[in-house]
Amino acid sequence: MARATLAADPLEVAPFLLGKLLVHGRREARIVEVEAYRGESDPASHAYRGRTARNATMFGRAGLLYVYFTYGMHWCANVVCGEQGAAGAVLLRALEPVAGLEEMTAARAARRRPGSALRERDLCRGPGNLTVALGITKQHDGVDLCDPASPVRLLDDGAPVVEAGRVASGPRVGIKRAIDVEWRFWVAGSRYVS
DNA sequence: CTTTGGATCGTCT
DNA sequence: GACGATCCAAAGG
Repeated sequence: MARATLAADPLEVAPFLLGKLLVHGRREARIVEVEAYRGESDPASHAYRGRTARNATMFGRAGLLYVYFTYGMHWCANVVCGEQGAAGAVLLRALEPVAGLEEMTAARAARRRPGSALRERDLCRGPGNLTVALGITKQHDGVDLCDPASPVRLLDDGAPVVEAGRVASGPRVGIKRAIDVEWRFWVAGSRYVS
């Protein structure tokens, strides 16, 4: 995907990312839910108090993958956006599985109680779940999603979402600061949103 | 369907 | 030393 389209305000990039494809090997999934984090001007952002070892990738160029660890057991994936040094990012919250469903199911099942039911709609539902399904971990922090040689990539197959008027929005979840703004975006009507 | 408690550890105060 | 950009399963309605 073109890097130039990501070098903008996270509030613009977030809805634009809906419908795009995240690819890792044979595993492919379509983005259906995201949240915008505006960096140093956003009290809920990891970058609000400036640059640290953990959030360093957020300060890099647009198109990088920012992966962080939280709650002692979950990895979350973000698309870095904005101008160089702006520390904007878009958190991926839910994806619609497209290809490699067997690999995704195996990866998810390995972390669950044996025999518990796992439906297709839940494979990539939730920020901590989609990274497991796609096999994204700390080692992918800083990977360039726009580089054809990268293991993890962002592709645009032209599926219309914004163009079709299918964008819904609401407050971000799981945060305690800046809960008044509606910076969470999802594909209206999609059963894969969280 | 909703609510609730437990798991688990890197990061920053 | 406290707290997360969370998830799961069990229990109750």
